[in-house]
Amino acid sequence: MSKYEIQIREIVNMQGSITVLELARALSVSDQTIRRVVRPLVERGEIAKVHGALVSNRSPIDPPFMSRMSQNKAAKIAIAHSLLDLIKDGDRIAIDTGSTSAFAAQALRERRYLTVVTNSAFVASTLSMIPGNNVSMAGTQLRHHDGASFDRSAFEIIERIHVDYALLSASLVDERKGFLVHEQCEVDMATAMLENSAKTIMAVDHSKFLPQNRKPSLKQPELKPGDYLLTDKPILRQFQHLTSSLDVVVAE
Amino acid sequence: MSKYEIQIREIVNMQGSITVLELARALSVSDQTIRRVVRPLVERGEIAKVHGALVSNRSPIDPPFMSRMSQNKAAKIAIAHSLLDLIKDGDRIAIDTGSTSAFAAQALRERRYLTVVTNSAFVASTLSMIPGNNVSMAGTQLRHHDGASFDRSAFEIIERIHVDYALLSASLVDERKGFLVHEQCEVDMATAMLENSAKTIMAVDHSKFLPQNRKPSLKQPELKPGDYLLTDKPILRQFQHLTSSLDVVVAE
DNA sequence: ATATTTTTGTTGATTTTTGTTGATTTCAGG
DNA sequence: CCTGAAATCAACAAAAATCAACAAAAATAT
Repeated sequence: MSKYEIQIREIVNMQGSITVLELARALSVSDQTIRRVVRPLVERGEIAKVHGALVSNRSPIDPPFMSRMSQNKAAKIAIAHSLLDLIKDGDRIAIDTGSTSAFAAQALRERRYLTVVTNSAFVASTLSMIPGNNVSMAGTQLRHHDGASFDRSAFEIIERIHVDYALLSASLVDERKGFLVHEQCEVDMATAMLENSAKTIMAVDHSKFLPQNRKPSLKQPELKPGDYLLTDKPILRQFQHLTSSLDVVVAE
Repeated sequence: MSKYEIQIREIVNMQGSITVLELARALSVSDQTIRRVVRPLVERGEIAKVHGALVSNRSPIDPPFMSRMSQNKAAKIAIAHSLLDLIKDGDRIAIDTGSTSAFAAQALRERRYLTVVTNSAFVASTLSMIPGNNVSMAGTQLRHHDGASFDRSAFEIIERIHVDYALLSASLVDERKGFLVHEQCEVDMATAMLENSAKTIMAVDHSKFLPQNRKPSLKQPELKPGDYLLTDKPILRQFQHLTSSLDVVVAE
């Protein structure tokens, strides 16, 4: 690994795109060196390269979670639609962060008089403009990663508003450990939402049941019997013990 | 994939539609190059093309809000662009609600390391996903009208964060009374932002200088000498006494 | 201090992209 | 249906970016 690697990643992700020559001038090395250093990065898929420029794959143009939305887009849309069978006009719902929730918010635009509380600025923004809705944004400082907040005020607001449903998601479903996410703050938020809702809806598309490169390790709070699990393919045998007490909805 | 691809998608989606020639001038390349680069994009269905222009086909993910922004779109985009001459990487800025601010937020996506504080969920969501930015959403409960918050916590946060610029807008410019808006809470918010910023930028397109059906009556706080006024047509004689002490920037 | 490995810059051949030109198509109005 | 202006397309030459290979420089080990 080269000493320029970190800098290059930084610059490319920050600028969105930059030519090899500009980068060479910025680091005062030759263009050839940049090409060499960049090659493994491209092979590992950490940044993308086109003739004439390097482009960030988490470019600011479609924000990181939007691009992740393109993964399994169809599945997530299907799940979002099946959510409409559960959520009726006038319901109160807490919604967490993540691409699945972003699609859910899109789908929920056809519901009216919802009471929504969320720590995702995107979800808040999407649903706040529907006439009749009552939307609360939980939290102040937003992380750039996904435009979500996990500061103290976020938890205070979640804990203040009791809702009918908590819509949660997970990064991976592990056969033995259950629903996992990457960060502790996400677990804390999920716990807060779960405790302040009558029912919980866990939404995970089928890709979450498959092995992944970047393995999450933190366990989401236990679901209650009768809570919902929304997914897009039938649950495989080895996962069924996780879902036996749940109301499983398979969207197609 | 070409290096112009991202920019083209960006511009087309922001403007809604644009001619090949305009785009060519914007990127300072030939029209033929634009056509070549655009062809695969059209084939993949990422943008649509008609004889004479490229049009955006984004609907599901775009906030409905944007459609309402269509009044004087061109003017607002021009103003948003001229804002980029004022705001530099690393600046701190407070942004109010409204369609002009929404366009400003879109334009500011090409700035980095901004500190942003806003009471608009749309602005917060837009700018929070730019890597390097530090975005604070002021307020909790969002009004459905525009996804903005005016509750007590909103003011507390605005007053806590001092910034270089406050970006404000108005609904009407009256020859005698100055910059007017419809609601008291908007005046209060503008005042809070103005008082906690070094300079104020008032952005109003030329339509705000014309008579309107629904007349606003509440006066925005006084601007300080040296504050900026951004607009898209030269100030008419009868309004010049309002702007004499201001730094007027006319975008074209 | 010397040898060996790694990294870097330079050169020239190769590939890709871009601008230009002129022919062809599309569109709006008579 | 015809016509002129604008937009599009095709093809070729020029320009730019890339790659491969080797020599110089720097870092590391012996």
